[in-house]
Amino acid sequence: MRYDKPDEVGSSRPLHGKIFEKLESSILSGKYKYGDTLNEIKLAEEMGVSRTPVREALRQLELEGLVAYIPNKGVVVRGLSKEDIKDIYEIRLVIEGMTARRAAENITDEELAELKEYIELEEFYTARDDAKQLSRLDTCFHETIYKACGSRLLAKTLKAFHNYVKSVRDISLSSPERARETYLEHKAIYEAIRDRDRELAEILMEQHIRNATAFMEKQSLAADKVE
Amino acid sequence: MRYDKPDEVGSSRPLHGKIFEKLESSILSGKYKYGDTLNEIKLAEEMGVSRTPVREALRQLELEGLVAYIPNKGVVVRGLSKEDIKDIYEIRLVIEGMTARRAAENITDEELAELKEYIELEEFYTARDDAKQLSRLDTCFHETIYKACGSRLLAKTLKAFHNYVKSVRDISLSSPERARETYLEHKAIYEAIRDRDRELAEILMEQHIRNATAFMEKQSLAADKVE
DNA sequence: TTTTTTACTATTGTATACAATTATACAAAA
DNA sequence: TTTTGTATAATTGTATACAATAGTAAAAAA
Repeated sequence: MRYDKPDEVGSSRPLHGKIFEKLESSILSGKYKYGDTLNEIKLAEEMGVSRTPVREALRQLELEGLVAYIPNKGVVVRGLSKEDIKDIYEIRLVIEGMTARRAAENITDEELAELKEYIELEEFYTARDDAKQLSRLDTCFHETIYKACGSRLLAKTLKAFHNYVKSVRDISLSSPERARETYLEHKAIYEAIRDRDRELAEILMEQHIRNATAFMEKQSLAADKVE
Repeated sequence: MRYDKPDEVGSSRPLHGKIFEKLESSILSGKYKYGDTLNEIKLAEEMGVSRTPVREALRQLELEGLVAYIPNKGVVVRGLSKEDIKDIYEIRLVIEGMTARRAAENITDEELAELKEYIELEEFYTARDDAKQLSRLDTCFHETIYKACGSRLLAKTLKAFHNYVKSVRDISLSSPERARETYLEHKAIYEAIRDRDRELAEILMEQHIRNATAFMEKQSLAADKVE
């Protein structure tokens, strides 16, 4: 299946890519917190590689703003604050609708078929309350629309943002209530895009982001109360 | 000293940063075009350094999407297409107004004083038709607003986009007509932010981007005719 | 005791050596 | 002539050695 990346055994893909993904997800998941210092040598030893690919990965994380190099001193984790997360939803609200509109214009039949499959699988896993699968499908669904919008930069930007909020998304989708809503919203967006209804696709996507934001903030407030 | 380049005494800033900026501007300015291949060894020799810092810079450019590594083969330039540039203006139109509105809420007195100085200098250099200074001030003006908006991610995203369109901006600002309009638009935006008028700041900024886009496309069409 | 100096350690910054892989050229066979 | 195989060269991928710098602690001077 397409969304199920086969991990390519024996792939000669450079190490730094894997290291980058690992470190990035460790930061985004909160394993490495704001202010933590990372040690190139330690990281290299832990992963059984040399400093070189670790540094390449760290330099990319530096460009992303997730870590900061302090010359001759060390690497410090910056990560994303709660304000950053809120900002991401605010930005997504404004540009993700645009992306859906453009996708409705430019999407190919293949991409449309992809979307359809994701929707069907979402229905299946929603019935099963399989939050992990739903998280993956959510990523697939949105990224397909990003691609279909025909703008490389929009796709790149939104893919990064979408990835940044993965943690809170996972929490949301672990709620059967929100998972079901998400499925219905995705389905409506898909149908609008399928019918080439640009206006509707845009409006529905904006509403989708708005709903996701509202649910996220509700949960965030609840979590704050627990603390 | 070990390295050929004595360069600015006291600047212990890592080399890869300078290399990154140099390569990035070479790509954005069109010196390196789409499809060109870059050779790590050649670049290192040209700059009088080893491959290591060159690779770190290239890995960051890779993350930015300006170059692509083909494993064991080479580095190929991707750069930005005309469509990319248009997309950037389309995205900026939607999020830069948001930034101005937020800046009107959050700006500090210091940042406000900065903006004021930029405006005054813009007036000065507009009268002198000094396009180079005006380009610099345009960057300062917008980046100060990005900072003042209080969102790290918004600032980072827009700073990158603003940098990406530097070439076409420079062309626009070399037109005395557009330079004068730009000054007036900037001034109005500054005053709205100074007066903490969020709505007006947002509207004026959106209009500013709209005008810049229109001028850019007019020039682009004219350039196409010449070809 | 307090301050200053010095030596040492730890960490990043850079260069270089070597490994792995790809592309190319050339020769040999069909 | 075309195809196939092999050797060679070129380039990236990774590891390691060494340089430079910042931080720390200890020692010396006040």
